[in-house]
Amino acid sequence: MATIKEVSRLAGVSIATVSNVINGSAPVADKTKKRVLNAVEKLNYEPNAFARGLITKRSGGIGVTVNDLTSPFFGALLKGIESVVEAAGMHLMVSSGHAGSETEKRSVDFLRQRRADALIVYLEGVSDDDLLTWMKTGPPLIIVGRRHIPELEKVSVWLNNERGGYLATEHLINNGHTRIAHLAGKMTHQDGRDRLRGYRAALDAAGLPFDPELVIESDFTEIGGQHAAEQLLKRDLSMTALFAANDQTAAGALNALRGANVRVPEDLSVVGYDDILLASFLYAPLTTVRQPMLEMGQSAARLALAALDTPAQGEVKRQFEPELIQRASVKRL
Amino acid sequence: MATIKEVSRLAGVSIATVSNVINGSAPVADKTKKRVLNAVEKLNYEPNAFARGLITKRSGGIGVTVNDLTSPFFGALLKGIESVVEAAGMHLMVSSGHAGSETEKRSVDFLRQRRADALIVYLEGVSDDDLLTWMKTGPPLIIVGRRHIPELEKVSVWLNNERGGYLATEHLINNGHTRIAHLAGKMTHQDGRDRLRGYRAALDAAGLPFDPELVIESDFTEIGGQHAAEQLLKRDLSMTALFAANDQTAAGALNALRGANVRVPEDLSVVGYDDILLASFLYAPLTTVRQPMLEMGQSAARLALAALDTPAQGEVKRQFEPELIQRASVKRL
DNA sequence: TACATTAATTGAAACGTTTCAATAAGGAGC
DNA sequence: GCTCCTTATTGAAACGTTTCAATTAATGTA
Repeated sequence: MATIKEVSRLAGVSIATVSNVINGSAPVADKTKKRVLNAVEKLNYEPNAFARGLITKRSGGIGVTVNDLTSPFFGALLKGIESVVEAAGMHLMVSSGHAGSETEKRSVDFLRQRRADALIVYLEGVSDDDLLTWMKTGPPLIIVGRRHIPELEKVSVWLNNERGGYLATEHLINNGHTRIAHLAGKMTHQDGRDRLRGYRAALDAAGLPFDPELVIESDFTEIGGQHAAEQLLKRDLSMTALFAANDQTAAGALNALRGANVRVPEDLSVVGYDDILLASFLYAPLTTVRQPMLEMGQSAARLALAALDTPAQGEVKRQFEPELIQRASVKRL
Repeated sequence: MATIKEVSRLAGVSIATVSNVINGSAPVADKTKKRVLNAVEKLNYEPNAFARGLITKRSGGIGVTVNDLTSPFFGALLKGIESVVEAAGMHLMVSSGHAGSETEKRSVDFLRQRRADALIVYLEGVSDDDLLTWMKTGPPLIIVGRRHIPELEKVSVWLNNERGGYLATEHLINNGHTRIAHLAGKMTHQDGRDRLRGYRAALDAAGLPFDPELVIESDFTEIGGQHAAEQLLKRDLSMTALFAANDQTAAGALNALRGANVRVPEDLSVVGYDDILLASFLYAPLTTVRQPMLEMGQSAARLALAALDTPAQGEVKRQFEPELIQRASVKRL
């Protein structure tokens, strides 16, 4: 592969001049510029990213950690990030498949070693203190999906999950339901806790009592949702509606309900959360709460680029609001 | 951040010795080694990836292109790749969201510029000739999802899609169906063509006639599947079964069938393809053909590492076989 | 003890850029 | 034609490693 030296020789100029035309770092006379560009073209020259990075201390890579590449949730997030990162001429360095504080830490270390210019992280196990110390040294850190403490607010992108839980529950209440069950997410997850909080807030606001019997902790998976729903049915609670912490949980619940001959929405109304691709193709088409993951990813990426003084067009938002998507799984009483 | 020079000073040895203990590139006396390691620890030293790359010409990154990060299909592939790449101490450089020969080419160029040590690509628009010229210069290329010409076979990982189409159709035939429709994938996609071929082969093998009226080209999406199924129903073909080119198409078809009051599987049996996560939670739980995407990703990654002489444990397979997953969407006639 | 052999250590070059102070080339004004 | 500015160009240092030939130290043999 051609080097800058060969280009400079072919163009009959110094190395410095070639560098200047390539980076626009100093004015170069038009005809010199043209000669250089020709040489670049002819030799198919590409600057060596290593040599460049050695000086500039930039890798051109944005590091991203996600929990699970196979989930459509993270897929959309990544897609959003990737679109703006690539438009800025940079690329993604991905580290995934981690849960638990130790592996999460390792994966962040890994990305830092690899000299990612900035980090966009979705982390569940890591403490706020760890985040704060990371902030102090090393590349800029953008945190998505959580916002525990004010110090980190400027570098966080998160969804108002409490509001989402509120919206879902409120929608059921508005449709005349008063006995509303909740298949909660993992309580170790901030998301799950927030959605539960929203559920309770909506009940409160409507003057409805909170019945702990109506809430079962689940784990955000289809199987988990199925089990939880089966358990709930055994309790025989005369509920008329069900709010599931995410669509996968709802899908599992629908399965359980079908098995028990409970019709949706005739016998029981169901609301999910996430609006994953298949939500509208479930039986019944699922009323759910949409999270703008793609937009959140874009915003996170813009925040990261801004921290690098790299121009990125587009709006930057930090707090995102969920939206209720009405389909056919809720019946008016 | 500490440099190798500072470490060498603190340990009282030469730079070369520090390098040797870190890379094990030359024998170092035990007590010297210990002194160096202590210094490394104390200074929190991490070798500079740029300086290192400048010499070794290795970035430690494996480039991956995929079409769509949000699809569970690619998610599983990526996950498989990532698991073995990270175990080898390397990382992923991802470029996504591309379709069409030009953007696909750009994304490969991009990854090459970024000095990925090897490339794992899923490409649809790019010609075999382009692949061959890429093979000639630049980093090793591993191709997943296609195998058009023998020259590329050693560096390809693909699924026997014709066999998958055969399995699906054969299963329906074995259950007594003779009028079997096919919602085909995009005919511009090799996958779609192969599955159609398998469908025809199974009909042939059973001595059943091929009726072009029973085949509609669709586009692998839910909406597309819905439209296609609606169209098919209008034709009134007295079919008793339907093979969809992927699960998303099947999901859309299920929707259309429900709308038309066609019960599954009582009135019509349906088989999908992919075994995506939600397949078992559709109504009815979908009988489908599973593709071992995770394993394929792992195999592709091992192939890539092998091309770099990096030891990677685990089996390497190039051709993968699909597997029929029976659920509840097929009825025996 | 002297010498040969092996093991450990090191100095310096090389990798391909960017950067910046220094030099050279053009123009303007007199 | 000379001086002074401004604009272009360039030489050389620096970035932090790895590598390899050369040197030094340690060990074994006669």
